[in-house]
Amino acid sequence: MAELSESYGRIYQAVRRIPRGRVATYGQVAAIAGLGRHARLVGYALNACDEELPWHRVINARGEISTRSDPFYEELQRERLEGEGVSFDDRGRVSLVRFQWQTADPLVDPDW
DNA sequence: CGTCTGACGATAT
DNA sequence: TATATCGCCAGAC
Repeated sequence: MAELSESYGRIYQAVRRIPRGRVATYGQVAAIAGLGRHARLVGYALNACDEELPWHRVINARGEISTRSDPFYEELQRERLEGEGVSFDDRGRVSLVRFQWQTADPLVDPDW
């Protein structure tokens, strides 16, 4: 990727920190990237990221894989997560309690 | 420079 | 639980 904005760079950095087998929400990534509540911006950034980034570990606040224009990537994301041991329930949702990446920031993880 | 369009999320109803 | 509204940013036209 060429020269992206500073914000995008911070977002990509945060995403790279998500451990294998864990997930993070868009809002969580935004917070870690120091962008406050710009969860939406994270989605836009990931839409323009490259394959090196573990973008599949980012899901929405409800534990679901966000819908996008190309359904192919929704499947790919789920397959990758399951491949890392992340399980989905009947409704296609991940248990954030079990799989959400626990950071040291109390602002980011209400529980635990 | 104005508009539109997205991988979101909190809040209100 | 479902729908609506609003805030917020970048890139394409």
